[in-house]
Amino acid sequence: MDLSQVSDVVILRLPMYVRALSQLLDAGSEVVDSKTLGRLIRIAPAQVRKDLSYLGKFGKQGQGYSVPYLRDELRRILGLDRRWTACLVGVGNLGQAIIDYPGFVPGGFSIVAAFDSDPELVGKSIGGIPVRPMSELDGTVEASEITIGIVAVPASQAQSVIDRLVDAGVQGILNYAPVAPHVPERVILRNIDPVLSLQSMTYYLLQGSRPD
Amino acid sequence: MDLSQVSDVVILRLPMYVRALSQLLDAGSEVVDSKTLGRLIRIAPAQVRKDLSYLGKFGKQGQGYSVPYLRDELRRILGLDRRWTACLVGVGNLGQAIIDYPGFVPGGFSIVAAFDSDPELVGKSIGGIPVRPMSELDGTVEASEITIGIVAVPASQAQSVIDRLVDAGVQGILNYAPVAPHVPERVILRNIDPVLSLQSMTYYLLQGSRPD
DNA sequence: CAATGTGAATATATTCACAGCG
DNA sequence: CGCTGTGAATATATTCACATTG
Repeated sequence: MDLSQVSDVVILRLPMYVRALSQLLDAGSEVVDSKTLGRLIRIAPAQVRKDLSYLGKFGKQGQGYSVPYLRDELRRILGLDRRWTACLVGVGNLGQAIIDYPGFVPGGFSIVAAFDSDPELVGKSIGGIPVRPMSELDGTVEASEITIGIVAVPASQAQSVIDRLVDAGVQGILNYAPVAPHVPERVILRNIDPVLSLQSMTYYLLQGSRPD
Repeated sequence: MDLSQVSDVVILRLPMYVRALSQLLDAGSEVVDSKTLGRLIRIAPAQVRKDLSYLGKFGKQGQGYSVPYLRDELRRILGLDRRWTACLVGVGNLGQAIIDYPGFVPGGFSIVAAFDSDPELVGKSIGGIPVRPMSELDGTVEASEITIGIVAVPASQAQSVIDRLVDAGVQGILNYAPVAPHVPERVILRNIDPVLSLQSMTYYLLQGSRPD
């Protein structure tokens, strides 16, 4: 099975399958069919089967998919059977909420270092993680083998912080700043931008009241 | 120009254009061409022109687009020339960071009420907004004409909170909980899910080290 | 003559529909 | 039988390429 050709939209959906399968597992289900799995994440059954077919043959005709088996396979394919280490840059309100967010650890991610340029914050400890000065970024990324940089700084600083993380060697960036940053081809970028989400939502909210 | 047929992907991109145009305006640019605008948000020039062509004819051949004019038109189309009121449910770490996040207000959104089920939090004031008990949700949404509900509660409570917001009359939900909630057709849902973003990122991070 | 606006061409994505297997 | 796995059909999205126009 040639994974390198699987398209991006499919890969983006895989974590949703993993999450749904984990739920099913917790609920004690042994098998699941594409209809049920699809309903959990609001994806058509044919789409579920097609997505999975790009990765292998995981099901049994007439029965469905083994919940624990399919979950493990998808987790392995996504690399979620390892632990990934990340650092956080920007320990303001948002950054503190990110450190304290309980969802990353079960998801497979550990934030092992935090950096901020504010001397008031440096030296403090947030959620058990010491806040280091920006000057220690490069050394720490290398020493702790950090592969992911999480960026929670103001828009104006985001690009330079991202450049710095990339230079230090991270392979992925999770960017919370409201900018469209540039990264080299080899670096994977994900943006978290609730304002953009809301600003497209309003278009549809208007429909209800827009004079046609 | 029939806006009701414009596809979702196009609408999702419009706020990015608005943001880029606002930057250009701040920088003093009067006109912009599709190449420059596209470069700012990493979209191909032909895509920029095609997207805009679904909404009208905003440019001048040989010149480009008037920055202030195009920005205003897009803002109007998205409904960003009005102010939208939202309420927040769940005033934990994440909720507090959301209230304090300075990006919503310039984006066109005001959080005018906050709710939590924790009696310790109720009555306190976070970022100038009093935290109310859940029992006041329905009445406040109606009285303050709140159209958007922002959900920052644990996964286990998300669906019931969302049901409650929908029943109270909100038309849009911005969901930060790691679940795929069900909402009626008429309600617009946007999910903010950084863990899913990271979990698809790892697939690509693995590529560098995956034995082919 | 430089850049838009847009049909036509291409590429991606989703859905259908059914053969084939457990 | 009931479901998967999958080609074929359809629907969406992007890109090309150029006629058009200020």
